[in-house]
Amino acid sequence: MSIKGLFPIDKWDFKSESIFADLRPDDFELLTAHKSEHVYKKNDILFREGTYPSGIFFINKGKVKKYKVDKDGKEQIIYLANTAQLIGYHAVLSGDRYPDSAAVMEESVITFIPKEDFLKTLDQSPALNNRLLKTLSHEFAVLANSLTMFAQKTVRERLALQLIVIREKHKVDSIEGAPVEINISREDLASLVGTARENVIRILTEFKEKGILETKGRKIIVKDINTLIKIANHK
Amino acid sequence: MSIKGLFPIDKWDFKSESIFADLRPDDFELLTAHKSEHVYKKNDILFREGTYPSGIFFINKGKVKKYKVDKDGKEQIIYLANTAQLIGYHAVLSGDRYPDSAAVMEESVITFIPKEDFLKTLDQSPALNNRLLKTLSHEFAVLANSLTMFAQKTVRERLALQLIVIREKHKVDSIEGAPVEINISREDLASLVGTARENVIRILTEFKEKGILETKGRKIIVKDINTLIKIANHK
DNA sequence: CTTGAAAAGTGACTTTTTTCAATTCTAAAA
DNA sequence: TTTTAGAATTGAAAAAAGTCACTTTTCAAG
Repeated sequence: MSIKGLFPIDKWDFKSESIFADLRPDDFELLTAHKSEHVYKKNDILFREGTYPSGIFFINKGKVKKYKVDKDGKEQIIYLANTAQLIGYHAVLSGDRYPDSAAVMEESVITFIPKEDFLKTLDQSPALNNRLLKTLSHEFAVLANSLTMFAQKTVRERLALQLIVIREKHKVDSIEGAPVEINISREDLASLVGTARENVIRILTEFKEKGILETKGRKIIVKDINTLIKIANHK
Repeated sequence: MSIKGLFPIDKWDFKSESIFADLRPDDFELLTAHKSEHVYKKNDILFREGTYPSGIFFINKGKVKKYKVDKDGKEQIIYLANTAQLIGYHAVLSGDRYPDSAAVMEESVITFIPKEDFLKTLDQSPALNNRLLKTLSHEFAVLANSLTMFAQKTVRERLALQLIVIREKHKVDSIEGAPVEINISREDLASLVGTARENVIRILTEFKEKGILETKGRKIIVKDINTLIKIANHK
């Protein structure tokens, strides 16, 4: 296997950030009783919008996009999830179908936990309940923020903002000290920003000319984060 | 008092839709121990983005908008809440500040419940926990949908969609059989759709010319909901 | 009734974004 | 190394949305 620096389920971070932070050992035992681990290739689909969930997914190592597809097949990315994040639990909790799809953006190792185990653990663990309520409320606030951004910011501002956010996320998986290389297709970037691919390219070119960033093949390296922040906040 | 058709807290709907549906009588007792009821005038503010929450609000009768304000003072409405809905609980759950503000859109009767009572009830009621997790997950899906709409639909399509949604919400408070009168300022409508007031007015004029709707003073009456649906889905 | 302030509406113009039709580049397979 | 399909890029033109300055309407207080 070509993947280095795994985040194995047996060593999940029990510190504050994790959604399973307050889980007692026996609850954790119950939760992971029937876990299974898989290596997914780029573009593999974890789940599809409109289907019923069978469980939740934990990203041991990799990148996953959550997205919706409209009638014309145009894709809108809602969220980028990275190493050590949990996805697909909203639908399990709501008891409804998946509201969006999830696909792997690069080779990734992902642990699957059947929904029965997740729900059973939830039943016996008030700590997990509290943590989930907190997480969901927080996620809601973040999404409300995104909504405002989409409604009020120009494409240029949104792109600047997304570059900042993605760069921050990429930091988790990149080598300390080295410049952070943003590795994302122009198509996905456009889908995240909510515009056409051509538009993204034009603005990236402008940023390049201004020395804000450099490209190395398809990769983007931010050179001047401060100007990027200014652009994102302008207006 | 000029308000008719109240939805008093003592008669909260215990049926499936309510967030307090599964609450046992003694939990309900604890929850409402220190409730207080107020009549708010149009434009009164319930809470402001960035402040810490002191409790939750139940709309006995009326209309409330949740919104965010950007650096230029431009307002973005996130959600319209109506009679029998609960608002302001996200911040209480996340333990953080309010992510948005809430203001009353017309004279409204609202019950306030201190956060201590809400959290205490939450502690002793697994039913309320489950219900909230379900509600939050669902709300998340709805918001994700809004986000996609903002990212992919034109202003015209978004306006058509919002008119349909607002009309549906107004049904709750209007007389059975009578045509539903949508009562919202062009400014608020623009803020909801995420565009300039002038744009909204132009599109409304177009819809009027095509016989899709009529206006009665400031009120909007939808005449041809099917065409509106077609416009909202076009593309 | 008046009437004045706030809200709604109009028109001309600018800027932003989309669309379409090429062309060039890149990375992985042969 | 060569090949080649998919991705990235560019240019030009059209469409959508935003802005500004101004007029008209509405509604409620006097």
